[in-house]
Amino acid sequence: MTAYDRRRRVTIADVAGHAQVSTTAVSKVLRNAYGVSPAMREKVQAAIDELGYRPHAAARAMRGRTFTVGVLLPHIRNPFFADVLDGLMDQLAGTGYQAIIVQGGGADPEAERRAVEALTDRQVDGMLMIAPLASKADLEETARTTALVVLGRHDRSAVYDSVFDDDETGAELVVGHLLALGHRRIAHISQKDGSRVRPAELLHTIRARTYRRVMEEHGLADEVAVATTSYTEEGGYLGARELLARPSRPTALFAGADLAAFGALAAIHEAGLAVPGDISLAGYDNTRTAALAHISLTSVDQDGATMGGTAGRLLLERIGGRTSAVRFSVTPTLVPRRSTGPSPDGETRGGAAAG
Amino acid sequence: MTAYDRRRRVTIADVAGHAQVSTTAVSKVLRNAYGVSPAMREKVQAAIDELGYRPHAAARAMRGRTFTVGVLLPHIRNPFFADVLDGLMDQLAGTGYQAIIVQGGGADPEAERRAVEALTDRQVDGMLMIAPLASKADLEETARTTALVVLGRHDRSAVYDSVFDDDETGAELVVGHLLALGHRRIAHISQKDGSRVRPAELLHTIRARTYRRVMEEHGLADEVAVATTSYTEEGGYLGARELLARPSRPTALFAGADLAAFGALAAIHEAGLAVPGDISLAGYDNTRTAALAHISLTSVDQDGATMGGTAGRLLLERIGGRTSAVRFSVTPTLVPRRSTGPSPDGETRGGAAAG
DNA sequence: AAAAAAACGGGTAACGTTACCCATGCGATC
DNA sequence: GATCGCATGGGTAACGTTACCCGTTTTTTT
Repeated sequence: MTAYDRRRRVTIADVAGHAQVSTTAVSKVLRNAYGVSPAMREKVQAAIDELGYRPHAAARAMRGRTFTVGVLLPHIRNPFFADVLDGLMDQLAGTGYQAIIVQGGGADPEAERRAVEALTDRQVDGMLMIAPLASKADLEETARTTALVVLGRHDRSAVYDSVFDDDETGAELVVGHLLALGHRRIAHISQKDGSRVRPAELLHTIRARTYRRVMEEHGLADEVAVATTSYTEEGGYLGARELLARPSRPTALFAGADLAAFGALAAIHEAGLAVPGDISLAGYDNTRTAALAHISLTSVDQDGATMGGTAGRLLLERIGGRTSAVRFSVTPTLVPRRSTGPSPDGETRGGAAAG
Repeated sequence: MTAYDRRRRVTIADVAGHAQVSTTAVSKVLRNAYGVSPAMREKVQAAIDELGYRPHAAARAMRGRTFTVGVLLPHIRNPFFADVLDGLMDQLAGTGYQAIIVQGGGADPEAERRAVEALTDRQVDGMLMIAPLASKADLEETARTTALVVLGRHDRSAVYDSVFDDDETGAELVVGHLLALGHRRIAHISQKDGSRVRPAELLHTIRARTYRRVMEEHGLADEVAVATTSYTEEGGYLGARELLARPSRPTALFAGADLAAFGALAAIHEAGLAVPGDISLAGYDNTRTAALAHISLTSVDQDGATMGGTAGRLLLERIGGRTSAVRFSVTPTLVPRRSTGPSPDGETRGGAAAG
């Protein structure tokens, strides 16, 4: 059917023929297996180099290892994931493992399931799932057949590792910062996920829950306002529009992710409001864009590179045979910038603002 | 060695047993092959559903198709690639093809080669390579064994398809816009790639070459100033620092990519200069960040989603058997925003500015 | 009514690799 | 000097799927 020439590939048999040895011997050399003399190793290696042989990953998958780790990403647009991936790649460099990435379709659990299946079907040796929406039971099912590390969830599982930042602390830092600036009407932009099961370990759930708790602890239960859209630019834009249209307009917005904060920025600007004069804005992830002087967005840093690197290390350990479960948590820090400032309400409590 | 249970997988033989037919029959149903009755199809499909069978991609790879397309991305950080990928995913949805992404290590051709090999080793049915650095000969070698579409290069090859925007027009639009605003000392930030061969079809080469040409056409050969760093935030920052430090400071900066423009923005701010008062800044790609009110970066839109979608369509066609080569080009448009304004030099020609 | 053609179902040999075995030869041990 | 053990190399059966056959039945054509 295809016009492509798949036969040209050099196989282990070609190498064996060229080196005048058995295919078994070549396989042993490739795997550093026991029972090959230095002379044999050298001879085979020479043939491999000469013929430019590369192992056929699919054929390997039929028997043993693929030397591949799969990464599930909700969407590549979020730059925080780029930090994570940088950390992972660094960790994988020189190990012989290759990372392949699949995109899980944002907030759609069905698309995510398909993406995970694709990874399973390709027999990856291990998986790193970033902020997955699947239920814990689903994850454990996956972990039964594949080494699994989950990043961005606080799960406590016996069969897979978790890497996350302390989202509770992160959210406390933001809300506390805004409260200290005199804000009372603080609103939050969160993410809606299509999962029917709503795992309390999802990071956006924790950020929203913590926001609510801190507000209540400060007697501001009545001021709680959450727009549940998504951690994207569009989501932030829509969420901010919704919140700004409220009769009692918030003086501060805590977006659960920088990306959403950027969208909110557009909505705020469109409404003719000034940041932080009329409204303070804070995000989460401390992306590079947040650091730009013209944006100068207050955010929470969670060191994605370290998280990604750790996840990679844990994954390799797990592929190597570790069966005990590890939970690794990083403590986030607040990075205050110019997008947050004193509340325009000053000490004045309550009072409805313009619509 | 591994503690993971790979045997649990449902195979075609299980389905055949359950449906009381041969494995051949099941395979035929799966492939929609000729010679299966409606009754047979129904019976087999029922068994497939009941057992939750999924084809084993690696086993398929040994014989025929993997229903996988590989995407080579220089780096996932660049949001323009997210647009491209969105277009590709839309095109692939419902076709049964899965996209797997590998990251090619930015400007390092060696890392890129490894990433492409990883895709080849995994027997993808087709590849989309985004802005690859490899030589045309290398690409054609790859195209010999795999359906190939290259995005972001102007290559004229007989064995693979090219999708690109007219970078010459794009660069002309930017430089023309800046010239019309009275700028004379216009500098450019380009990308250095590690390739020894320097294919004239690389997009950053074209943008830089066109910048130079237009400058010369306007008698500004002496004002040509190019910093060759990279299309990243760091690259833009370093490039802008270098250019701003010149004895005759430019009044306008044309960054070859938005990402680099953001870095340049930081450098400009650090130097205590105002945009566009002291210096105008333009990018390329029209990313969402560029559209943010606080950034408002003049840029060039090249509709990444359309490019990605087209690339996907061409790839599917090619996998389907097309052997003729297609070149698809989109015409970019200028999106003027507030980051560009009249030259502070006014009509005054020449004259060195402060250091 | 006979012959030809089409439709349908199944057997089987690959695809490239690895893991388990076994065979050989050699030095060390008693 | 016979036996043992170990180092070394190779034979071979999978792994799950598909493509090429071939045999049988059913339909169409003459």
